[in-house]
Amino acid sequence: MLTINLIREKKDFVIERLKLKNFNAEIIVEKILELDSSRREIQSKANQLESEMNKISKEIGNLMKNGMKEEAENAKGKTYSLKEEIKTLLDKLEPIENELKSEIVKLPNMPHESVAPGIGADDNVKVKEGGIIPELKDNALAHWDLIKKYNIIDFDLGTKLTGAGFPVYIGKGARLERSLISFFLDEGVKAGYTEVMPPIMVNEDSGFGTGQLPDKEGQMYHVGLDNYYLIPTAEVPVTNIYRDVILNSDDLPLKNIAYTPCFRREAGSWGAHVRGLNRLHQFDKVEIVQIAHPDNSYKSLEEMVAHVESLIIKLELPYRILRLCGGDMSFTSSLTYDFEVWSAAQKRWLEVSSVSNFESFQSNRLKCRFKEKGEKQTKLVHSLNGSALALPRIVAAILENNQTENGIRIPSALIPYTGFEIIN
RNA sequence: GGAGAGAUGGGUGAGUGGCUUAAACCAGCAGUUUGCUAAACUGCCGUAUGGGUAACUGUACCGGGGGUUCGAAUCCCCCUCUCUCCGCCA
Repeated sequence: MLTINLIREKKDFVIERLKLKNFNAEIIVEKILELDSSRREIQSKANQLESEMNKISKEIGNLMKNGMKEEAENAKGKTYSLKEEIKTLLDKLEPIENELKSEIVKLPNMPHESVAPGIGADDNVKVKEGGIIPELKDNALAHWDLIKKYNIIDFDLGTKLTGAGFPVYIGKGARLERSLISFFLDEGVKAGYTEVMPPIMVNEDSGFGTGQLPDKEGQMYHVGLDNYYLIPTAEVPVTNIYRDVILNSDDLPLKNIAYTPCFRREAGSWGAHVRGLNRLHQFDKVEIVQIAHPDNSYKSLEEMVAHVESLIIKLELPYRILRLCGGDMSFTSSLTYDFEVWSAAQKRWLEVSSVSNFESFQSNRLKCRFKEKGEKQTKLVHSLNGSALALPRIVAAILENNQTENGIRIPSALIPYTGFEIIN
């Protein structure tokens, strides 16, 4: 959510920046400014009347105390019309405030100045490419065949237990999954992140705090009886730790890492390109979150990108890093780097991480602020997050890229965790 | 799930309709004085929002939402959460 002050003070700048996201903000911005000025006008009037009302009430109290009943009754008489006027104004104010809020949340975040123009994925800027793309034999199998061959992940069994997109990991498959989670968490802790293990269901306030609610309600599983939502990413509970909080500038940046299962309904996004592990309703992910000082948030972003890159290098996967163009960026992001790994048997890049700086867009919604040492004024923090990493596509790439005649080779960094060197 | 008791600022905690501009203490910040792992004293010490270049000032907020009243932290209704006891339970 952009701040109303910014829209008020730099209207043209906001409209100009949002064009980069192919978003025409002009009409909404005009409406916001109109609502904002009538809101302020009404509030100003109402506050004046309330002030008068408070004065009279206090007088009545004093008159009653001195036994001046008649004068008190007279004063009471004056309040009735005032009260009526105040009520009329406040009744007008409420819908204006609600509409103002619902208009502001329609505006996406402004892209950072380094963001390139573009419409979609084809316009993303390749920042870096690394690793070695393996040469597989002609009879190489895709991961959905490999998991059957070695009996390590069972989709049909998951369908029996729950439904499509809820796989069951078995034997070395389960161990590989657990190993990756531990590896990612350990690496994050080494890099200075504090591990947290949050609830995987959240309430409505948290859903609103990170922007899943009210708009993306259909993307989350809802536990109706208690009105909780299964989290689509650890970003939701972890970032909401800092909802309604005022931090000290000395404490920044705060760095958290969390493993959680993630639940996504993925309504309407199924198709041939999402076979196997490419898209699931439940999957495992380790997420990193930083709460940063506005002056340093892009330093934090670079640091997070370097961290994610180091994980992929340790897993010996061929990868590329993309800086998303305006048209491919999410609604909430100011700057996003996507990480993709090469899936040799599918012969395509798979997105395994998305690292973003949201600047103050999330923190404005969350009301996460900080104070500079010795200063009274509160300012919004910058929030950032990224996957480090999402497991299913990493598993898919390891299985496909590392297949040999003797079985699937485990990257050496993982062997201390798996306890085996090959899946056969 | 049943019964009872609660929810007040960063913390402890007073406040049962107007004397509250939310006391007092602790913590924190600034200063003065003494002089040295510190104490005493004085002042400051919430958030949001409106007006104002600013100093300053209006309004709202005592778990959340409604209501009664000229006036609500205080009375009434609904909700949430916490504690105690009982029940159930990994």
